Amino acid sequence: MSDPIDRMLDAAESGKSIIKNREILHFTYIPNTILHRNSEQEQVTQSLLPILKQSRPSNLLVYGKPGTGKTLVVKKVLSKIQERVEKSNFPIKLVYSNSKNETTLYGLLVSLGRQLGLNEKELPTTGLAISEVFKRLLNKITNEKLNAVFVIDEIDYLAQLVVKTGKDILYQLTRANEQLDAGSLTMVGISNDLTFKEKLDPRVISSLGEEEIVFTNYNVEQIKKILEERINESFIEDAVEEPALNLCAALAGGEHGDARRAIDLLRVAGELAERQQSEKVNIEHVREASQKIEENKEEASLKSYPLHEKLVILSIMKANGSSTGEIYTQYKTLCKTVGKDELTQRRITQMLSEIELSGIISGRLIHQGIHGRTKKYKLTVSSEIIKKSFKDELTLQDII
DNA sequence: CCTCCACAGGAACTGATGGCGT
DNA sequence: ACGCCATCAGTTCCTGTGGAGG
Repeated sequence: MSDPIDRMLDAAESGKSIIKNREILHFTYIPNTILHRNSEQEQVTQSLLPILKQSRPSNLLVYGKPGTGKTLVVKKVLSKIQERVEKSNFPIKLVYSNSKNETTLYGLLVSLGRQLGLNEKELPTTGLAISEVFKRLLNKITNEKLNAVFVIDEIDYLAQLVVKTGKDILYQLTRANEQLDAGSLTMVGISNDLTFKEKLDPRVISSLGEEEIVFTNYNVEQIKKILEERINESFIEDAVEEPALNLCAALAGGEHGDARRAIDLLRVAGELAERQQSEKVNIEHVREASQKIEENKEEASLKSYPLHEKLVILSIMKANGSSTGEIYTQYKTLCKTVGKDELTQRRITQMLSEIELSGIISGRLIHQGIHGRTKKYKLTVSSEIIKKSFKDELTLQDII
């Protein structure tokens, strides 16, 4: 009966919210106790222990699927170590970097350098040879007698970059200690890919894999525990219905045991419930949240594509379930109507496989005998979402 | 049983960009 | 002012291939 706007304003004013602490509902929040990960915490601590004694600790390799708490554990252990060390006034420098955020080898090294305290002048973002950047990093460590710990997340990604450029930075990093007159350098590699080691240079494995820790996947039961604990701290009492909790755990845990997804799901469901003035988070909210997360992801990645990729996606949409050749001709006509130069077929094939990787389209190789070999692509998202995501693009407006 | 289609997808290269050291 | 270095989007050239149709 009351106006919905009024109701929302009232609620906001009264300040009542079923979520009392949002921060806890982000996966990056580090809880006091990391459930089910005690032995892993001990192992990590064990291998990094020598830092405290000012001797060089072992390099460390941490494996585990996404959402198994690898990064959380490593970060927690390191921050504890740092706490201790700060009191003793012994220079230790923690450096965390995610290879996926840095698209290039150069970028990664620069990001490491920045955290070591090198500024723009000492370490420019471009223009230098990689070996030069590397030298400056080592100099910094030597000059200030730092005990640096490089945490490199998604190191498998970095390994790919290294292969591509032919620079064996990983090897140099793991062996950097031999070149250092003062200070030390410890590497902690974190990888999602359990088979990643096989792709590495054996010399790197021998020095990086001095210690190895594998994080197993969570099962649904464990995820439920994790969620319960976070709910206790972040929601007001009894705000999350039991079935909703179960569904969260099941949706995220069923396949990969991904706690990160579970927590995201819970947060979004909570926000939805809150927005709807509901006093409890129920099963519907979770379903809705799951769908919303999915759609947001799709829309965001659609929007982020450059023009030609968008044209390709539209071509697929216009000729759904078609072969590369058909997509390409469609693409060419689209290019003509918007007045852009068309790219080569080779480039389009490449774009198609890149787009396929993101999951927006799916492709299937088909052998048609005398009619050759082709790959048929079709959309995995609805064309509405595509239209919606592309509608602000001026050049595309008339073809949609 | 062989042929030959219609592409897949690797490799090497180009040209532009941007910024370094000397 | 000059050469150098890394990176990116794109091009050129290439070799490879499962099976329908002869």
